[in-house]
Amino acid sequence: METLAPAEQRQAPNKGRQTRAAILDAALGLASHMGLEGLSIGALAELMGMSKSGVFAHFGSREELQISVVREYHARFEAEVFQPCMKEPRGLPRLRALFECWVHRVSVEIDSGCIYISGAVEFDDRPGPVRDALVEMVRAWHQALGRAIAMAVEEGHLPPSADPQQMLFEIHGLILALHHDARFLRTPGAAARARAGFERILTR
Amino acid sequence: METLAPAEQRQAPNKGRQTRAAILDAALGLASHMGLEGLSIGALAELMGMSKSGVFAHFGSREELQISVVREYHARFEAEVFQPCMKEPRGLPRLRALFECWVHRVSVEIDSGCIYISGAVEFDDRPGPVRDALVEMVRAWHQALGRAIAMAVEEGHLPPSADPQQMLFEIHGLILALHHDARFLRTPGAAARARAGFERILTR
DNA sequence: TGCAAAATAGCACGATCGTTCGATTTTTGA
DNA sequence: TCAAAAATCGAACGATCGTGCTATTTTGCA
Repeated sequence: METLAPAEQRQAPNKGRQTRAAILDAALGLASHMGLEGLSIGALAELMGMSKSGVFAHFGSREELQISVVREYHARFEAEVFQPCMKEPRGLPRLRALFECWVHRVSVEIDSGCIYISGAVEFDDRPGPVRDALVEMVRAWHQALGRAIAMAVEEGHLPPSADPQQMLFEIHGLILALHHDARFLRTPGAAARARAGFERILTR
Repeated sequence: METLAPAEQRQAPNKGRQTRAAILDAALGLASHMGLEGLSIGALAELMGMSKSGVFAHFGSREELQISVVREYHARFEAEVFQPCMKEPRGLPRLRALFECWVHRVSVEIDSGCIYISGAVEFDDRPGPVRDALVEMVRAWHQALGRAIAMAVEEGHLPPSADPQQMLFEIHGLILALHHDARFLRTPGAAARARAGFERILTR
């Protein structure tokens, strides 16, 4: 008789979905430390306190698990980096916010390595569905950034002579250098260097 | 009675050294495709046409093999990228040559991925001797580049206001973005973007 | 409350991993 | 040429990997 219950309680065949989500959450943490290739079902099962086959059944194959991790990372990246910045006014403010969120994600949340970056290196000459999924997600993020840059030109915040694709390339380079210096070399002040580079790209 | 014979013939306990060198050569090729973590003694043995234990005996442990690969890569990088550029006159010409060699190495020789870059991602949160060796080699290369930039300032080819460390950070970013776009996304024209970025860094 | 269905466990498999050890072959120096 | 030394092999080890089965337990709905 009751109408639709709140989403937390209305859970038809729910147990499966929520364990799968929990596994995926653990898998994300594991993959960000060990890489997508280092992600093993055995380690994941032990981390979850369940059997290997129990974990396995939720994905059907290791490859499918890896792809699910990539998709989940994409969803979180979109929700935690991209979406919040869309509230900023289009043009330079939004572009600045996107860069700042990105810097924060790469250098401050030092525990969780960026799966886009590690995945790109792991799968750069390893064809297959995992690589395809990664490329698709990274391309989507790059396109979103490219649109933000183009908008800044349209709004007159950047000169019409600006080349959005070139700027995107250079900004991406700053993030990669930040990731390298902060996570690998552990150089202090890498975030400040990335920000300085960003400002220099804007004021050409 | 004969004096010192030529190096090719004067070979005291030589067989060991030259097989070790051959193994290392194969290991470099394998590691540049599979990563340092993907490097396995079994695959290496099959590639060499010898037994696992035969290969193993030359290094004593997998970790020592990985470290040897890192050192060998460093030696080649120094011989093929760094040394040739030292013939260029100090200052801007030498810096340009270094960048150009680096770009060529990363984007044209597409078969052999850069072990510095893939290693940095693989070992950024995996402490141990392999990571230490990698950090040492990368730091040495960065210092060499930093000196080349500083020289360009001293020679008056760059304004005294130039910040060599900041420039190094940004140039490194260009190389990383090039590696990403050329090897992972397979975007055409990535090398041209890196060169354009380099010129923009010089003429600030 | 009971029954079908979904979720999970348990076990085994073949493969590969790094490593050890003793036997065997090859290289080296006197 | 011969014996010592170095290099290589072959087999085996325990561990871990992904995956396929069959029970068993848990869940969801009538």
